[in-house]
Order: sequence, then structure tokens, then C-alpha cells
Amino acid sequence: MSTTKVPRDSGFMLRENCPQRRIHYILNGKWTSMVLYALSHGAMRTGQLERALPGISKKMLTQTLRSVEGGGLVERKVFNVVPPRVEYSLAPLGEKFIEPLRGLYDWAASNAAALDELERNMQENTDSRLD
Amino acid sequence: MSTTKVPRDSGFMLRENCPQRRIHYILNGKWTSMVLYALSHGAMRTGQLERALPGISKKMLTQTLRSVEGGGLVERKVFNVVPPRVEYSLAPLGEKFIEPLRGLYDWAASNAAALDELERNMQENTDSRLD
DNA sequence: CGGGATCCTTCAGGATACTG
DNA sequence: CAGTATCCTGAAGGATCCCG
Repeated sequence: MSTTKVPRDSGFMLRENCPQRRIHYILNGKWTSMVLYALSHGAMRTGQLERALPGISKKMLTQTLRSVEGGGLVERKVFNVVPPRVEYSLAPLGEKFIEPLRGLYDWAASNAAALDELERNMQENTDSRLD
Repeated sequence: MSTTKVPRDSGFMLRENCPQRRIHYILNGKWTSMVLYALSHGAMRTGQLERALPGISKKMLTQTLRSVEGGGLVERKVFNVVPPRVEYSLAPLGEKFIEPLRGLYDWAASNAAALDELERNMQENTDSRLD
């Protein structure tokens, strides 16, 4: 049978398990990148982080910290003292991650206007239940 | 009354509407960044994009395209021909966005191992309904 | 082919209460 | 102060059908 020559696209493709997809396990989380970013300014205690990210729930904070710790992005240091004291800091891997992230954040800072539009459009196009 | 000197944290804080938070309107979306990334390799037709991102639903593709278009990140070009032809390409603003994003993706490519851990941890710590 | 409109499922993530 | 355990809701996003 004639093997029909399918006109192969441009060839570019982001397969299911390519790094570009998998990194979104980090980026999709509402807090992960911001926690890392916060820590890029120096080690912080749990409470400090909580206050540095207004709106974060205790649950999400610890959950996020656990995962980045498990991923080797963050170091966790526990001091055995009366009022518990735990400090988090960026591991080398995390430092590397921050560099391009900072680039993105810089872009954001320089294009607040575009972000406005984005937000607006994101919401408009999202199903939008019209009572 | 003695104005109790609260020991002001480190001073670092990511307020509710800072750019670093707002850019996550883009990053949180499951497809947005990848669509932009795909387009950074040249203009593409709708169908091409769909195939370049296996697993994306038609709904999400158009929805995503609408929002990035509205945000001025992407240009949409319609050709008035018999079988409709629509081409998307990065707008200058989008090009700028891609640069740091590529940095992140490079990081991902160089640290697949860390991504493994991350994924695992993300899932383990997520409520985890135990039947 | 490109894309709009619905419907439905899932699960990220917030609130709250409790422990050491 | 740091952390765990539930419970519950909203909304992201997939499947499907229809249209020009």
C-alpha cells in the first residue's frame, strides 16, 4: 500500500515528558517559584517566609517547602531550641534556578501594562459563567 | 503607651500586586508558556501548534492563544482562504518574554534528575487521598 | 480548518483546629 | 513557632458537539 507521505510539520514538538513540560511542576504551583525567589535574598525562618508572602496559607507554605526541599532546591536547617526554629535557604541547585527566574520577574516588572491586559484576557476567556 | 518595637523582619516582601506575583497569571497556566515557546521557533498555524503540543485540548489552545494575543505577546494573522488559515507569531513583547523563559527551560534540561524528585515530592505532599 | 459554546470532573489550595 | 490533618470550594482544564 502506498505509504502516504504525510507532509511533516515543522518538526518542532514538545513531547509529553520533555523538560520543558516537566519544569511546570514547579512553575504551575502558585507559590513555589516565589518561595524560591524569597529565599534567594537570604535564609529565612518559616514565620518570616509566611510574612514575606502575604496571603499564603500555612498549609501551602509547608507543602511547598517540603517539595522544594525534596527536590534538592532548598536546604532545611532545624535548631533544637525551646521555641522551635527552622531556617530555609537555597541549595546550589536552587540558586541556579533563580537566575532565569529573576529574568522573568524583571520582564514582569518592566511590562506591568502587558500584565494588566493578560490578566484581563485570562479572565474573560475562562468559561465565564454568566448568571 | 510604649510603642513596642516590633523586630521588623528582613524587610523583604512580595506584596499582593507586585509584578513577581502577577506574572504567574502567565506561568500558572498549564499551556501558556509552552505555546509562547513553541512560537519562538517561528510562526505556526493552529493545527501545527495543536500537534506540537500533544495532549492540549482544542479549547485550551484557543483560549490560551486568545489571552496571549490580547496581552500583546502574540500576533494573529488570518488569511481569507477556503480552508481557513490562521497563523500565530510572537510579538516583540513575546520575544522578550521568551528569553528568560528559555533560561528556565535550559535549567530544566540540565536537571532532569531534580525534576524527578520534585514531581515525586509534589505528588506525595498533595493531600494524598488514602482510599 | 479554525473556533465557539456546554457540560463535567478533578484537584490545587484555602480555612480551621490540633499537637509539641 | 513549626508542623499535621481534615474538610470543602472554585476554577482550571478536558471531552464533545456544532458552525462557517
